[in-house]
Amino acid sequence: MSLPERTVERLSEYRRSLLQCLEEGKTHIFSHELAELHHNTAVQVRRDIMFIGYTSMQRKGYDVRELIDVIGDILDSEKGLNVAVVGIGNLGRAVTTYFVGKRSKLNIIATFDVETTKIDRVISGVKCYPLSRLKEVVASHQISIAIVTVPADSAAEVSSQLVEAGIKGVLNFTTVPLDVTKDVYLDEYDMITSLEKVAYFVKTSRS
Amino acid sequence: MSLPERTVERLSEYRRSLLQCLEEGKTHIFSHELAELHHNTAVQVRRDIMFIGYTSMQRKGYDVRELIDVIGDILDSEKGLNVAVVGIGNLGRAVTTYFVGKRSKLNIIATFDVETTKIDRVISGVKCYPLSRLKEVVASHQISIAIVTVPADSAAEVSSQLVEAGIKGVLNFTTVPLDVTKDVYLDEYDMITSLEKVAYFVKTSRS
DNA sequence: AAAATATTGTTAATTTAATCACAGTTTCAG
DNA sequence: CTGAAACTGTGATTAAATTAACAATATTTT
Ligand SMILES: NC(=O)c1ccc[n+]([C@@H]2O[C@H](COP(=O)([O-])OP(=O)(O)OC[C@H]3O[C@@H](n4cnc5c(N)ncnc54)[C@H](O)[C@@H]3O)[C@@H](O)[C@H]2O)c1
Ligand SMILES: NC(=O)c1ccc[n+]([C@@H]2O[C@H](COP(=O)([O-])OP(=O)(O)OC[C@H]3O[C@@H](n4cnc5c(N)ncnc54)[C@H](O)[C@@H]3O)[C@@H](O)[C@H]2O)c1
Repeated sequence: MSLPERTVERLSEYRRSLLQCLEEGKTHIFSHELAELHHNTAVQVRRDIMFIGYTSMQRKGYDVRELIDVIGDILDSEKGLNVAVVGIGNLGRAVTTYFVGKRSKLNIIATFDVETTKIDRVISGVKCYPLSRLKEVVASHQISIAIVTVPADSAAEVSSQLVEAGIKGVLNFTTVPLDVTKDVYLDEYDMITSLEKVAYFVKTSRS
Repeated sequence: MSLPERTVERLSEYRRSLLQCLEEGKTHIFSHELAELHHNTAVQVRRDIMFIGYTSMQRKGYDVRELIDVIGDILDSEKGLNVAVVGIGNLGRAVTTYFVGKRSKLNIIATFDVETTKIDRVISGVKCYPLSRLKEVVASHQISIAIVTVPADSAAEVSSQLVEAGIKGVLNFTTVPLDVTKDVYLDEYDMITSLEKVAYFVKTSRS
């Protein structure tokens, strides 16, 4: 019933490029053009689009606006989903600032921290609550997704509180793998790993 | 000659857990323990370790310290590699602060920006240079890796300047896919995509 | 010291993802 | 109107990654 993870990722990426095209006044795009933008192949693009059941006007390429809408039908929730950022340090602030106001079905509507100096502060219009109020605020604001940017040694504890509070999706930027119940979708991004990977391939290409 | 990307990633992640184990005084670890920490299987762990040609003392698990060293031999460059952060806005500052001082073979030794107010500022001991001096500084400091955190609309331009300057690895945090020559290793991380993916799977698990 | 147990290393099987190859359209040039 | 060119959509194929299965080995138990 649900699409392969990699396809979901690529669709999200395609959409961003398509929105860019729209701004530039481009109304149609060929599979090989999208492919080139995204470092993959025309077949891959067509296959991804096939997955979502969209078919283009033959020979003219894909209608940019239509494709954006179709991807939206797949990826977005009709009413949008509410998101919280947990841990308002350097990264948490950057993320919050960045996401707020992005046209999107994902609304950051609360942040959480434990440090008293941060509580009640407003970042880009979003208020910071004490972590102790997590469950209550998640429920009252119908928050379903959490972005975790707390220090590594608080991560496990925070993670279980999130599950407890009824969060359904977690994006973890901490460098420790979290543990959630399996009704919660977890995506982990580890920046150190990315950088070490780049370093590895730089190293091996040298020799 | 070089390992699969996913294996490299996992090795980097294993190492982090292993360092943690060491701190906790744990000297040996079983494949299934590592697997559990990293949401994968014991076979997967053993296979990854097989790739790097390490074999444990049978029946006792892997020697934590040895395994850390062996992973280091694979991932790290003997002398370390120098890294620059390009674009010292919210994200660039967070990343710089975070990485500096991490014991590691990856040293952030310069940052770059175009805004005059940021130039010559020092963040966590790292100086900010004007982008116009990129080529010169990259050469003089032997910088081989760049982390890109400039605004989306400058990304393409900056990317070609990086290639021109002789950078060999790029970690792109921008939401536009970059284009580099194929002697340059490129890793792109798109935070919006991650979040949209989480949202998609939250949505589909609902229905 | 034999049997039972726990764990690794690896071959083989399976699953998943990507690519090839090509028929089917539409457009265009002559 | 005909044939060549340019794309798409997809069945078939190949490649890559993961998982299953199990022999080999060390340890513990009896
Ligand atoms: N800064 C980066 O660029 C970067 C890069 C990679 C990974 N990370 C990871 O992101 C996390 C945060 O990094 P940072 O640089 O923003 O750190 P930071 O110290 O600046 O921020 C951490 C914030 O979390 C708050 N906090 C602590 N315990 C908490 C709890 N139990 N509940 C809620 N909030 C709590 C702190 O008060 C602080 O505001 C770390 O785990 C780090 O490993 C950061
Ligand atoms: N902040 C986040 O959490 C976040 C999340 C996802 C993606 N990103 C991406 O990261 C990038 C930066 O985000 P940010 O929030 O830090 O933005 P920002 O505006 O705070 O910072 C951008 C910095 O880049 C500098 N800059 C502009 N043009 C430059 C150039 N040509 N060369 C060098 N420096 C230049 C600016 O002076 C500024 O200091 C954006 O592309 C954004 O899409 C950020």
